Amino acid sequence: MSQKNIRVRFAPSPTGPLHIGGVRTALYNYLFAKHLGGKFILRIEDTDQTRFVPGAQEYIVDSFRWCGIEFDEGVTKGGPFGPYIQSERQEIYQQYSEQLLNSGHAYYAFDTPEALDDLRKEFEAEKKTFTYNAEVRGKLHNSLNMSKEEVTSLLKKDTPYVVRFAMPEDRIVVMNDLIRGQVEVNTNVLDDKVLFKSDGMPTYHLANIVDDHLMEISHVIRGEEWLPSLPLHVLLYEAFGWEAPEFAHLPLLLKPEGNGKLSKRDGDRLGFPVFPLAWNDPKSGEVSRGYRDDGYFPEAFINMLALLGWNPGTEQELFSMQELTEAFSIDRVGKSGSKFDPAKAAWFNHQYLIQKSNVELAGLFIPILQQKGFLAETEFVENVVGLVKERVNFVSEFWDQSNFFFITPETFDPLAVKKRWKADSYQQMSELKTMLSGVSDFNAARLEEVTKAWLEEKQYGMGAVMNAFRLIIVGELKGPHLFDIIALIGQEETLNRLERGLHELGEKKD
RNA sequence: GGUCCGUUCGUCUAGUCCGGUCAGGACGCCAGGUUUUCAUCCUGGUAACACGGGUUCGAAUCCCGUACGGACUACCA
Repeated sequence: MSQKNIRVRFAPSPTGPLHIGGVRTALYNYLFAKHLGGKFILRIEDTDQTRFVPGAQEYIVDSFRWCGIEFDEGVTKGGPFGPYIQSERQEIYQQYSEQLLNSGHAYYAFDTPEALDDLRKEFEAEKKTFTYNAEVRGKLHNSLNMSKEEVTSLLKKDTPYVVRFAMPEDRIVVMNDLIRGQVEVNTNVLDDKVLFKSDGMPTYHLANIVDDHLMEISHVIRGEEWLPSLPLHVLLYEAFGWEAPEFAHLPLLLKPEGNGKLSKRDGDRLGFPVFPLAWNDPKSGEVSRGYRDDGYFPEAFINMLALLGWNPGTEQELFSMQELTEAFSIDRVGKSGSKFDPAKAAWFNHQYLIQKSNVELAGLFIPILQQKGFLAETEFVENVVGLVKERVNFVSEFWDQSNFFFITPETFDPLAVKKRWKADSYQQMSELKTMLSGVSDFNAARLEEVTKAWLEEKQYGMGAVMNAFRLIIVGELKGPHLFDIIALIGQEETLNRLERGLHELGEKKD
């Protein structure tokens, strides 16, 4: 069985930072291609010059690099089908626009934007919707209603014009979507879309079809917002006499509360990022947070995104990129939109964090410590993260869980004091201090052994002693195994903290 | 308004094509256990087929309708 080459593309507009919905679309394209041994192309669709944002393209490229989504061809890689930036392909679109004009599938329209606006308002006043279609095109200012001479004369005078698609009448367009199945639309509800703008640039529709054809794209996997334009696109392929690629329209990512498309606002309000990387808007100066900057691991981010709308049909939830490419299949993509859940995203990060080596985690934690003014030894930090990594979701939470390894507690949690600093605590801690000062081999196992023996001998309650001890060492009733803590901070610091605790907490009478 | 798409626990979802298990898993939440504390971990629990008809011995699954939600409806993508 001969199969055509699998080639897919992700084609963002450089109008700002990439939304996580866009990252997911790119991810599914990537996984689809890699699963089938195909190629993945990055194309930049910058045909709207008014919306161009400096830095957006670089942002997009950086985001994918961080995520581990790699392109085979495209704007940074080059390739045999370039250029991959649409603004550099202007003459190509011009040429194909003319082809459509010549074949009668398109026509020149000289209506000014103002004239069309007025018409829209008029229609609206009568509670109707203005559509530039077969019904009205005969009465408007376009080449369909003029002689050849009139048209050439207008063109010669540089009259602004657009090229519109002549939408056929009374046709049922039957389309197939890999996710939704067969979809039918009557062309009478469609309009004569602009294909080529008066500024000399094509619209998305023309550029997209031309490029997908020329770049030999086999599958178009894009967001659901494009489903309404699918009939136009199918008709365009037909008008050119080209074989259309296969289409798959992905469901949207929804906001966590209520309904609607996930937006930056939701992220700000609910406290999670909607962009992969932090973004500094060059115009407004506004800064948006990003997953990378919020401490997500790229593996966790990708894993979380992959499972939002797709599932393997098994109970596996943790996937490396490699495992994802092996398991991915477009027909296991769901039809309905997914609400993004920040809590589950954090859980994914936790899963990846606990899998990481102490060496790697220490490498991430040390800069944070340095920022706080602590210059701890690498080995010490490695031991610390090893003890606390089970209890955090993010590297940024390490400090809260481990500050007592680096600083002697200044204060003692009043509630804990009330609960655990009893009448005989002072006496017991004094004796413990004496006992510990005599221990020569200060390691966790040995300390546990001698302390338990001492407890036994003195007939002191384990709970009472250990809690008071923890209160003195940590400042509150939290943290890892206490003997691990004191072994790490060392004998001198342990005795020092006992001394200090005894002094601060004093004897309690009750 | 019109067109198209969608609808299973609070959330992500399995199951739907090829009707027939107490509708399964995960996150969250709750309870219990383990632990010197907290967390981890273990055990258990909570909780859903949008609604109404129809077809059928039997419907989450097939058909029709309704409701609700979403996308689109620019010389933006």
